[in-house]
Amino acid sequence: MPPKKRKADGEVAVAGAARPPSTSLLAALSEAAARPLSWRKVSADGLDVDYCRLLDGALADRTLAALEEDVDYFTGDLAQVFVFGKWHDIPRQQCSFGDAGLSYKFSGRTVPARPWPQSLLALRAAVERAAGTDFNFVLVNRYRSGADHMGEHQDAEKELDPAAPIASLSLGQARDFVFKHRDARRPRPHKRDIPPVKILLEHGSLLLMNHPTNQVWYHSLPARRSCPGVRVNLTFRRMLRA
DNA sequence: ATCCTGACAGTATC
DNA sequence: GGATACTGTCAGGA
Repeated sequence: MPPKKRKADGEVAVAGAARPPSTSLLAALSEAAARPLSWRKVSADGLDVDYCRLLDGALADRTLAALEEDVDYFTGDLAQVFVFGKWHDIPRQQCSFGDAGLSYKFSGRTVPARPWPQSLLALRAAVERAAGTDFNFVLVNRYRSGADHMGEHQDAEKELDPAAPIASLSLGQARDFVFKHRDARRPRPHKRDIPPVKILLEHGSLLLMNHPTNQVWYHSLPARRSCPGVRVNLTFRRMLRA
């Protein structure tokens, strides 16, 4: 389908009858998810992702404000990672929410899923509608500045449903997201020259990572000194029950 | 100045 | 049970 001009997003929302400022965030998110979305597909060998602007600027602002209010991030052990013989503070803030009984493994430890806060339930419903998939878990990453980042990795844990996409909602500072083919990062004899795929993840955007992307490509969020603002990212997943 | 790459251990998993 | 994966930081080069 033809891509929409970005400007239309905000103006369509304003064109109808004036909405009272008391419109709940839940209702506004529900309405946003019911609108037709303009998806941009990005494909490469083994890579299949879809990108769209799910929330217009004003709604993305409100959503980010609600999350900044509602979400507390891990501290202590859960905010550290053991890499190459040393403990480090992870270069970002992190926490997770999910249905009762779910947990996930990160850096060798099992992290419990907290119960969903209200604002996150509304957001989950909107993302589920846009993605056409039900999710039972979300990992929230908060990048405090352009120095915060995440290294190359795959989301291919055994407990993830391989058939379900992972839906990544971005709020706040736009940042580059980089996919790298697994064969492009092998040691030299067998290294293949496959160019990385970069996508700018904008305020209010939704990225779907479809099968088999996460089995074939690594992804990362590199540091960007010229992007100093706060970014909050939510990756909705479907976990298999143990 | 900024970004990208490779080297760096030890534990866990298959 | 030998091979592979996983994580972040730092130094060096483009």
